[in-house]
Amino acid sequence: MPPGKSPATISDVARLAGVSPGTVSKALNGRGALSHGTIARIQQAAEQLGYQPNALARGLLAGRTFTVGLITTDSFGRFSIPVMQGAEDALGPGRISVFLCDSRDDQIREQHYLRTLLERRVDGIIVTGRRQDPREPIGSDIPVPVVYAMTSSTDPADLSLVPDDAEGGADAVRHLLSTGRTKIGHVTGPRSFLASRLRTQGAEETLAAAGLELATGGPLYGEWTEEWGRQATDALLRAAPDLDAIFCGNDQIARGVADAVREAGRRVPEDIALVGFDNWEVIAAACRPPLTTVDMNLRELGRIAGEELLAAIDGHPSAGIRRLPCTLVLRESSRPRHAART
Amino acid sequence: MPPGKSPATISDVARLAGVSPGTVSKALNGRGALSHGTIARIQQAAEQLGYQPNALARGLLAGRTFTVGLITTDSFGRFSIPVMQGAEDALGPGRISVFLCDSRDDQIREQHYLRTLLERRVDGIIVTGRRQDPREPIGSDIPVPVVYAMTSSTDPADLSLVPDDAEGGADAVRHLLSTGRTKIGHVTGPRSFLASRLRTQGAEETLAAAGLELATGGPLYGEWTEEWGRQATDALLRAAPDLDAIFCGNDQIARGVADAVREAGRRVPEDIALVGFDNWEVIAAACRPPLTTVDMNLRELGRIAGEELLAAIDGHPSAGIRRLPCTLVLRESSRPRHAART
DNA sequence: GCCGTTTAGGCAAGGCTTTTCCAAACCGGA
DNA sequence: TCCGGTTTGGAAAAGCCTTGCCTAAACGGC
Repeated sequence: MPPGKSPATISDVARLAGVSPGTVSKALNGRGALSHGTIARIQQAAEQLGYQPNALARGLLAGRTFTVGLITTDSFGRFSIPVMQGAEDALGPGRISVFLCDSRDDQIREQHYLRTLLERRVDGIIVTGRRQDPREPIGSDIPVPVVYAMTSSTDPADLSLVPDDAEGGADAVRHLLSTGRTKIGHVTGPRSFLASRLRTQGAEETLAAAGLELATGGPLYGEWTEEWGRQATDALLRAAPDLDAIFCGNDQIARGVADAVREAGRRVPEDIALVGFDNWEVIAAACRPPLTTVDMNLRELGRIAGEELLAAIDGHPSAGIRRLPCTLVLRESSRPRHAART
Repeated sequence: MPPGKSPATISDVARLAGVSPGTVSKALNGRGALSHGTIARIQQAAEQLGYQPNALARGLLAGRTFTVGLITTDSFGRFSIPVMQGAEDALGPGRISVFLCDSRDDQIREQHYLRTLLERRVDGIIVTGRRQDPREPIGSDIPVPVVYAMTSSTDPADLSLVPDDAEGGADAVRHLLSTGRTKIGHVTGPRSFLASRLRTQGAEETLAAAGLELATGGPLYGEWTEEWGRQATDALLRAAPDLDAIFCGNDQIARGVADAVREAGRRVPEDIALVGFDNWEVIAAACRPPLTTVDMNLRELGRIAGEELLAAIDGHPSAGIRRLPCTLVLRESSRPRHAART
């Protein structure tokens, strides 16, 4: 079909096959009772014309569009992309397409997209972001289900899915303890992030349960950057020369720490073990040595968001904040002392 | 409007305002001649019911949906995201929404998405990818315009937009020459990538024009990784001890090179200047020192793709492969010798 | 050969909006 | 009072698909 010509309609197919439009619909959708020959004739006609049913007309009639909207404040960054892919994993098999909107953290854009999505009669909406700190709901009285993923709504009647950062922090520290480390420092991002505070909390509680505390008595809050990781390392090594492990709030910090530790003449992991957070492949794998880190399983989180949205669309909504488990990914940077190199 | 209730229709508004549906349509769209009072009454009724016109019905009638599809093979990675944002920049003001499809480099998925998009009667399609090597067109006889961005179609009748990698490579080398470097090495990714070959070609031609050639007589092809950058540096320093600059095929390689150069006891940029490619912020800015690199202006590329698509939708299609200029981003790693530190 | 039953396929409504064409009402002027 | 010209709003069709209902034909059995 050359551009310019409008696509074939069901009537075109009907005419070519010598039947009525209704019959074509039945043949192509397997409804009603039609003779074998007629079905074949119709299928062939449809094929010949390259007929594809108009989803607009279909949606108009069915009252649903098999489309969901995904609004992200993260500009499709490192966090929202896996969430999106997970959502697609859940929705794709049900033949549901995802409409993507990048609000770029702008209220106006967000409201504009919300309106656009509702005008297009999406069956549901997923809202995702870069941080899990609670945010205002995108709107009130929205006529379709909404699920928040990797961000959370201040309205407890909404369903929000977030990683269990506290448990992730606890996992990291438990792992370090299990490799025999006890003098553990903690360098992380801004205190203003709920995620930093939760990770720190999980780490401190785990240490406390073992009768220990953070090497410097508390976390070093700073930026999510390598630069901060390097700076913090200098401070940490000065304050606690007998340090034997550092738990970092994200992988970038950890990488900075790794470089600074090495350049200070200490070995990772022999002298100081390192654990990061995020499992950002490009950072964690390129780190020297490769970084043990906590994976937030964002794709799985997105998948569950998709499934929950489907359930809500089918009339089984959930509510509240659900914290999904993180997974520790073991690499070289926290290898137990004296363990054989693989 | 509580979930479950279906959204208000134009008839609901008409009933509430005591007029006919057609009149409501005119009032809300500013068509026809209506009395001031009627318009106000209708607007108030629409407001009260939270009425939003059904885009499906609208599209059905208009033959246009004000929607375009974007198919990416890149899983929304580093390359396709800026392209997407640029496309949105161009399309958003025209009230056009973008349907996003991630084919994950899988033929089956791609065809599935293509069908879905055409069923939904998008007005046009943008195809984007991770590398510019030519690929088969996504389909033949597609009834809507298609633009390829950051990838190219083997069909010369299609419009493909790609960065001008050769010119980017030339820019990098010209810059190094302008800072007085003459013994320039080149470490890059796999030879199988058209992008590597073009960047190399641009670099070599520029050197040749100055009566020079690459330090080792040719490029070192390898992987797009830091690890390869480090390895290649060792080889390069051994083969050409008097090296005074290295042009790298991407930022990851450059970062590996930077680390290896420093650890070999040479200074960047004093002894050896470095230029990367891609301007991948998280790598280039975290590099020590921060990396001078070639930016492919992908967002601009996406914007132009959006504009070209609009033009094609309006009946003014273009064709052929268009190479868009890259921009050199100056940072510390190629500071001229003896220049004052800023 | 006739009647009841099954089968195959047509008809038309419904879903929502826009737009064209018309009709009614109203005004002023003759 | 009647007529032409405006103004204002209504009626209906179009755009495409699905589905319930209905009819006509075919078929089987007696």
